[in-house]
Amino acid sequence: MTISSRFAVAIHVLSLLELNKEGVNTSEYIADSVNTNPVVIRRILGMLNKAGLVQVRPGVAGSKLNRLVTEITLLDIYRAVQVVEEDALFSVHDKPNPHCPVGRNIQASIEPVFSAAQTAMEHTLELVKLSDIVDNIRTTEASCGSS
Amino acid sequence: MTISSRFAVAIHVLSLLELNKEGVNTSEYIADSVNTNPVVIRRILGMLNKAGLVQVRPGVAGSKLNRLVTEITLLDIYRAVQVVEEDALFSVHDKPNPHCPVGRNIQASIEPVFSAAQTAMEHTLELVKLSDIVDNIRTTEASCGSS
DNA sequence: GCTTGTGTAACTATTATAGTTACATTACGA
DNA sequence: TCGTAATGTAACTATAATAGTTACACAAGC
Repeated sequence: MTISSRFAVAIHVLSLLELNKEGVNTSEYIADSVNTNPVVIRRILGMLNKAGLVQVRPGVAGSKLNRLVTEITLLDIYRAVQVVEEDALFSVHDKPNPHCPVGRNIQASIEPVFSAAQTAMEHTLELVKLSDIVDNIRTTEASCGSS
Repeated sequence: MTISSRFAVAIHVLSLLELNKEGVNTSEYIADSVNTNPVVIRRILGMLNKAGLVQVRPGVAGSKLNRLVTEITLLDIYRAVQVVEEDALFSVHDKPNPHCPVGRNIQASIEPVFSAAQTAMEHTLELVKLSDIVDNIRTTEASCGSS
């Protein structure tokens, strides 16, 4: 089981918006970079828009970042595209047998651990800013170009 | 998107094996506690068996833990039931456009972050032992019983 | 050898994702 | 103001994973 690629695509899209901020980034143009269908991009841009990370408007070509790249963390993006619900990375079987000591206590015993594991993962994402990704792409490109 | 409940069920099963170590834990008995089908339990027991966490044998009724409860971490269980492949909690869209600076660098830029986030989550699981879960169930039961 | 339980294949239903077509709606420029 | 171009979104498809279920082969032990 893997997490939706919406997250990776969203990071891709936002990086592109920053690196091509002079250009007009239509969903078709972005889709070409991601190598997918423009509608997929529009769906993700819609989610990023609702989260306040980008500016997009019906009828107006192109999207733009709505915050500084240094002010967007990967956790912001992760939450925006609803990759995982609150406390729902792990799923627990419901309706264990209440007549069994294990059955009636397992959920409460497991839940704090699952929650802590998910939080640890999300905290790692919170430490990375979109600017880190963008800078990495910029420097890789620069060193490739000079070789 | 949530992680397979196989993980939670596996923890349930192993806890039950410990708490009912005097009894004969057939797949049917366990299934009754989990409230599912015995075949689901056998599938999971098969995975735990391959990982060396339990003893089960064809034809012989019941399974037993193959290690001390203090010697089994939740990470061991998580790996045993193949909840998530190595470095594959997050998925990255393949085939981004190599003619685009973002497209040809995004995967390499994202991968270390995703890997770190997954590792942070798994590390949290590694810190919790099966005995912690079992003890929690035991004490909850005891305090419930006395009230 | 009969009974019981495990191992596993095969099938179903359910759910999520990703891709695609189609079309309504909006903005803007000629 | 009309036409073009882009976004928003519904609807449909294909694919994949999960969980549940039936069925049956195989192993062990009385």
